[in-house]
Amino acid sequence: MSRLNELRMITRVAQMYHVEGLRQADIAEHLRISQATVSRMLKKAQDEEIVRTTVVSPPGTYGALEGALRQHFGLAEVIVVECAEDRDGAIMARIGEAAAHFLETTMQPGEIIGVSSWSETILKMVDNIHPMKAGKAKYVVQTLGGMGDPAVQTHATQLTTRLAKLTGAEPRLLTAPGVSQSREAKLIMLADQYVRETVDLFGKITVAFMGIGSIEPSRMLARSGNVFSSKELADVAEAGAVGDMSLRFFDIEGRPVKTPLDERVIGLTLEEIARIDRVIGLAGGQAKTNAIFGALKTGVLDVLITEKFTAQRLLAMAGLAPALEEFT
Amino acid sequence: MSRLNELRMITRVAQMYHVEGLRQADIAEHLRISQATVSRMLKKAQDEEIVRTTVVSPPGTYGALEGALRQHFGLAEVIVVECAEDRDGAIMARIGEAAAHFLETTMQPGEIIGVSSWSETILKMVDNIHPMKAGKAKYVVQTLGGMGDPAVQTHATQLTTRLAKLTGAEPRLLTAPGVSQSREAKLIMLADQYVRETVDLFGKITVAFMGIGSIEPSRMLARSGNVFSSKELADVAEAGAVGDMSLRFFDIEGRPVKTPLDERVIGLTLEEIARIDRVIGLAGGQAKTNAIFGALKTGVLDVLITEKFTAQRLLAMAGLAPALEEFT
DNA sequence: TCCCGGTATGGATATTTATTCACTTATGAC
DNA sequence: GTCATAAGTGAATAAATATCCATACCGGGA
Repeated sequence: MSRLNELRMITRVAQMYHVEGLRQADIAEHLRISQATVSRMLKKAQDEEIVRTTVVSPPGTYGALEGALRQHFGLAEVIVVECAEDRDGAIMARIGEAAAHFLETTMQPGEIIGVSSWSETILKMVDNIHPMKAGKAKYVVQTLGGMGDPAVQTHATQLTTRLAKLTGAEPRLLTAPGVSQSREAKLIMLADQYVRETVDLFGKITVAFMGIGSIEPSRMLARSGNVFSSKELADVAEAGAVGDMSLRFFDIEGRPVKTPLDERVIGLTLEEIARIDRVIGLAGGQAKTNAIFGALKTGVLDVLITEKFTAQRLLAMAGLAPALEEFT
Repeated sequence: MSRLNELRMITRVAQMYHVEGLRQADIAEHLRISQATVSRMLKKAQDEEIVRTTVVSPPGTYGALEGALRQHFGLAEVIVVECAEDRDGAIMARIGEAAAHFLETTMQPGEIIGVSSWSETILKMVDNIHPMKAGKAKYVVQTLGGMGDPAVQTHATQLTTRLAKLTGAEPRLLTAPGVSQSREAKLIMLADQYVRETVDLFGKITVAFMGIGSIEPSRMLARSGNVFSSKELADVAEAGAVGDMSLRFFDIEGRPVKTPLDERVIGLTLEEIARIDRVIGLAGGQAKTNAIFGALKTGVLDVLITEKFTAQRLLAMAGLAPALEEFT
């Protein structure tokens, strides 16, 4: 059979199948060949690029950005959400919504959810979760102590409790400060039975939502309720840290930045985070771009949820700027 | 779930399925949803035109032309072949090859093949058929008597016999002139037992290959071995005929043109042709364009095999010229 | 508040598609 | 030539996909 005739035949089969929507058996009958041959021709049509399938992102979705981020940072999933303006308030709201949806649609029954309690983005997520009737989670584990300020403590507790209620899980609180006064103080805290029980669950967490923080002294200080001194923060920044997850610092290349603070923090370590099956990072915004970049480089994240402006900046930082033209 | 989030999800699923080539079950696992939902999302992706599938005709094939002809003339199949130049010799060779391939790939065992024996295009077809080992045809039936000239008679006989041999069938010859001297002469011919047997098979033919002839006195006359007088041909042309199949004439609108000749012709009538399951018309070339157009309009053809120049002319005649731009 | 119709879901299953297998035919080396 | 190898085929069957069904949930009206 001449090559041209074969191609003609394949094209016709592809036409019937993809455009006219006929079934392979019908095509086979029409052309008086076997269904097996039709199947093979269709495969060949793919190989020869006689049929071309393109997936277009609908307006307001960012398939190309997501794909590039997944690829470059080796993530299992990336969600890039639409965001009208590059402003923190709007950004957190959008990311929170997306994260809530993600949690709702991907949560398995019996899951043990870890949550670092004081990220505002995570707060927005919890705000957007609908109460679940079935398919309940098992525990919601607070993975970082509350901050010094009792009001913030309460806040953390409430967040965890609320998430637990929404997911039908039992809350496991960390009734301790996120940062203890000293190594010794931390050990004392850990001796507490309830704290102990929660910490023991760290290794069992199946999915963790991680806020990503940037090292920006003023904001950080505010966030910490003045637990850290300016001096301490300056030291951390000095050591190259660009951001933190659960108060564990890393530099722009994702390398952990060890500091004396580490042994005072009561919460997940980066190693523990890395061992969790699914770790979802939530963050966006101009100021956090470097922190997110570093967080991605640590390799502990499996999923990133962010918005389009940050996504574009991250790709630009990764040296994929030329490709940006596609991502308008 | 927000509409945007749903679209995002669908886009991602389509991406995984069509671009990354994952199976639905894997996608379902990855996204923690059921395979059923993935299937539904993919369907939705089609509906929402998030995935677009296009079938492109490889160079040298004419899917668009074929489609337009099928559509406009209500044909089951159309084959348009590449042809370097709009010249009769090359055209017949190309069409013959394609027809041979068509016969080989679509013939069913036990088929009864009808063949109007004196078209040069059909001759070319027979030249290009490979001997078939299995899946033999039952009979090859000569559907039009030979011409007056005994040499042509022999030619017709050989063509039929050869085709029968190649397809593993038994030849059924029409040992009579295509055009008898008179109505009475025809009746006498039909009284012959062998002729009778062949004619009786006309109604059993399952697939017929039809040459399409144009009414162009000089050519026609030559073809007929001077069986027709110039006068007779002029009369036929006068009556509006533009072409013939098996010496049955029709006008440009496909209406049969009745002439006194009809009752002298020993061969299939248009009505008999129309009753055949698959009728394949073979023809191409500038001079035959009107004839082919008329033949298509008769509605007796199921398949047309022609070449690109004629295909374009036919569409132009049909008033589909504007669309021609697509068919470069 | 409760009930209803409409929509979405996953498990089970029917349908459709891809692959395997046994066999045939074409091709090229010798 | 003839042998081995490669390529292609359809029937049978395995695998993948679409659909059915029973159920759950949402929003709106009594």
